[in-house]
Amino acid sequence: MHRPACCEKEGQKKGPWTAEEDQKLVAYIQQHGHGSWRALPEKAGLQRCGKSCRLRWINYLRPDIKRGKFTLLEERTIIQLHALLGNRWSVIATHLPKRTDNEIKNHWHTHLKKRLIKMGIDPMTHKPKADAMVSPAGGGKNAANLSHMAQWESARLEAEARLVGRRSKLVSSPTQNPSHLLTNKTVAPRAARPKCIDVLKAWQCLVAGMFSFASHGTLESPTSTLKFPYSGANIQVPEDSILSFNGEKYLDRANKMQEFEGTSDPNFIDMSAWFEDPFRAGNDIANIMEELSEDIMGNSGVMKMNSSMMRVEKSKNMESCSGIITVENRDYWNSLHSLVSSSSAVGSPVF
DNA sequence: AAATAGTACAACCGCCGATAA
DNA sequence: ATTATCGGCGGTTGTACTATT
Repeated sequence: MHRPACCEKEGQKKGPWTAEEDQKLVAYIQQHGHGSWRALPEKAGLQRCGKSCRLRWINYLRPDIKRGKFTLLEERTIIQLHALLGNRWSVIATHLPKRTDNEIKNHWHTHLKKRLIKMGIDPMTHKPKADAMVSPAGGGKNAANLSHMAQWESARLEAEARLVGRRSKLVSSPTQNPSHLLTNKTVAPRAARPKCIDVLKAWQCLVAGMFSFASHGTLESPTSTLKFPYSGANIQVPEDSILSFNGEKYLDRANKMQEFEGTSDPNFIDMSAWFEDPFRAGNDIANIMEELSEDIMGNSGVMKMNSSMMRVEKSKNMESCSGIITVENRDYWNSLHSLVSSSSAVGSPVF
């Protein structure tokens, strides 16, 4: 069905915004919140469509926007996230505070993409151009592991972004709190921390931890322990390890499960039933992560990891789930990092 | 100094998913 | 269950600005 564009109405202005229009828009939102974007232009006395107003506010007028040059760290983050998420700019933006998706997208197209191309890296696959021609089978196990990790991390980031979005929706309703967007001094009432953010933080922490083990080369000790920042639970991380996620597609679970089938430890329960639940069968990884996180952290579960897999210890009141996540020997971030470092060492100083 | 090419980024457009009617 | 509407997203364009020839 054809729906006319919202700006097709007669008399509506297009093109660059004037200072006067900006002022009208800001003044209106400061006083009333944006409410319905569709209805805003008329109420605010603007000859613009709602969509245009929204865009102007989101990408330019909002007070909590950082403008100006991207830092080295921001650029690296964008490249890394793009490698995992592709052109999901809004998801990427949730990991770069105060930057808009539009700004990130523009920066990618005008700077970062070109730099990667100069470095001989395919900006879409994030692989060296020569390698990009090789099939995954030809790339061997490392490529497969890399892909596992990318999917895992991508799912995690997506789940986290979803939560951030959900949380901001809760607090951004103009009827509830119209002023939250307007000044950094006015702080919106803090929404209750979603449980699964905790476990996602933990994962983030875990990945970061592995990254630092590798870069410091301190691999002598068989395990290292990372603290969960909020729950107080510990994760034991085996040396030179990396996570990949559960599910037939991502690991050979059948084999791994045998290692535990012999144990009669009542503190651990088999995860397979959890995943085989038909309700979850059609879920993507991000959804499963969210659910799993809720279940685990909601019950103060403790995660433990041995050399090949991670288990979620059943706590007193935890009835329905535990976790099982395999560990592989490749770090996606490291690969990406060394990829970028090595090519910048050979070529022109890119970063 | 003028013309041209390249860059930066604001803004628009069309599509899609969620949701209300 | 269907349709209409809205908000949000990603792709793309238009234009102002800057560098180069």
